[in-house]
Amino acid sequence: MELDRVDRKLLNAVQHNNRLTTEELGEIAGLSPTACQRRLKRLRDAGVIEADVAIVSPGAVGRPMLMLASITLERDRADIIDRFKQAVRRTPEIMSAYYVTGESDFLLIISVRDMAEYEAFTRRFFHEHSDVKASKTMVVMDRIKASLALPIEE
Amino acid sequence: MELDRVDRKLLNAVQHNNRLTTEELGEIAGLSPTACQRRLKRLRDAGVIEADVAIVSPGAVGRPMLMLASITLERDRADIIDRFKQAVRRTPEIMSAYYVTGESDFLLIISVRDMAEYEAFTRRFFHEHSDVKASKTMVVMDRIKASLALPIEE
DNA sequence: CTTGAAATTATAATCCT
DNA sequence: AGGATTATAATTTCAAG
Repeated sequence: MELDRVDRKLLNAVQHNNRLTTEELGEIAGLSPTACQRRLKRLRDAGVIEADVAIVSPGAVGRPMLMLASITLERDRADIIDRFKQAVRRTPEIMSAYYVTGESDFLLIISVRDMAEYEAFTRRFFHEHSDVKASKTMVVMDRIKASLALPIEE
Repeated sequence: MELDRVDRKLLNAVQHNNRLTTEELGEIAGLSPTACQRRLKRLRDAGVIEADVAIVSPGAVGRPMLMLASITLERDRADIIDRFKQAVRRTPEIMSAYYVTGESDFLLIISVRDMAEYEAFTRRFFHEHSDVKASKTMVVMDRIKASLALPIEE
């Protein structure tokens, strides 16, 4: 799908706040509210906007800690990797996960209540996945940035 | 703020889709649309819901590549660390950034068009920050999960 | 192919229980 | 507290540039 300058303006706006009124969006884009709405609908239908979500405060729901875990599997075998990916998808504590090049194979971003819960998590998760050769945990001391907003040039 | 079972149900719903109608939310929560609306407003005002955002497809806006960079600074000095954090916040290509314990000090998640852009980015960014002692790049081959949804037990 | 106006539908505010 | 009613705003539909 082709995106023009107005589309990019709208995307930049809604990826920071998707509850802007159509009137506010009209101001931003220099267009009528209706036209903005039509464009956003098109962007949603075309999958340019993949989802619209609320960001919940980790602290407010009792999960103030974030851990990063880099994982190396025993062997670079497609079936082992796929099985691990499936397990990751099914595990709610894992918020984000990337399959990467380099020393380790995966990087997981894991939400936990406290250290005890993390220990229990790793024990369970790594026990269930005997293909994990090595893992390295980093405790997140500060989330400097935790958005999924892309830099869209207008 | 105290959260009851209904609040947690609503949070679980909207953190995957915040465009559900109040009627749909009513179904989910077993409550009237009005009551759901009131609760969500309270959750937003109290900061339990930090933001409402649209997730944009990286490929659709010409940024299909994702890189992870782990960064080690020269010295563990507060002012150096803070300066680096500020720079991270100002850099739009950096989508997420964590200050972590362990071998390296930071993990950056960086959105780029292609390898050439990443090379240009690192050259510029690391040149401007002479405090960077070492960096290690991982190319993301697959984003298995890329949400910010927390596991909220109901 | 994009805009603006009218009709439908959803949301926000007020009041009542 | 939750639920129903009215007022306001957002979507969809449709006609026109």
